[in-house]
Amino acid sequence: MDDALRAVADPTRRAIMELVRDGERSAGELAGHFPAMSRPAVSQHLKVLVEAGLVDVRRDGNRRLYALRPEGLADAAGFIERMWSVQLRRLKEAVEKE
Amino acid sequence: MDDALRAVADPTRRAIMELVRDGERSAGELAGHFPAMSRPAVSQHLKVLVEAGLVDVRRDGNRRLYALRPEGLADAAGFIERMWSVQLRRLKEAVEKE
DNA sequence: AGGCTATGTAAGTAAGTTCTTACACAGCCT
DNA sequence: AGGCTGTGTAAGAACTTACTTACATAGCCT
Repeated sequence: MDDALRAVADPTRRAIMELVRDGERSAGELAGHFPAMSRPAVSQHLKVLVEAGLVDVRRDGNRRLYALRPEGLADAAGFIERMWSVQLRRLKEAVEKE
Repeated sequence: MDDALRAVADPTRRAIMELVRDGERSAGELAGHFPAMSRPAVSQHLKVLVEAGLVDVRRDGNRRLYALRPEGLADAAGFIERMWSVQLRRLKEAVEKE
């Protein structure tokens, strides 16, 4: 989970995830969405995402296609849910107090 | 959201959140849970958490009491949910294909 | 084969993070 | 007032991150 949460902390990587969310995208296609950044920079972000288990890669001839791998967020989701549950508990207590 | 996700990327800060999740804890009490780390280090983490909107502080005489503020995770939860929804969509498509 | 396209990797740099120790300050108690 | 307790802040060191440019490699096409 550590890796996933660290990976997701970067806004560029989150943007990449939003892009591959809707289907496979090639590395170049993704880099094209970040004109302010060099192509290798995007490539490095992709590496981080793959190693964190948040995206899958597959080779297609010349290119590499990246796709979202949502299971990678399972532990992160668990943490957030665990924190979030406090909301529900507090709400419940407030209701019972009435 | 940026701040919250960045804050949550650190394992010490997540541990602090788990601790304050069950109710208010004083700074010193929290620091006591991290014998490997200096007290100021914990204090600095608390500052980050407060600024990210993930915990609340309140003064109680000498001490400062910290408590979880789960609303701070709202945007982060939204992001994860948005990614997670891909799972459901894929599952649905798989079922329909049968 | 030779060249073009798509993409990753290496090396180096600038900036950011996370600690540490030393210090400052507020509140309590006698 | 003066000292103790609890806690934040300052300054700096060590490490990590997110880039950049230059280079390497693999597949496609003629």
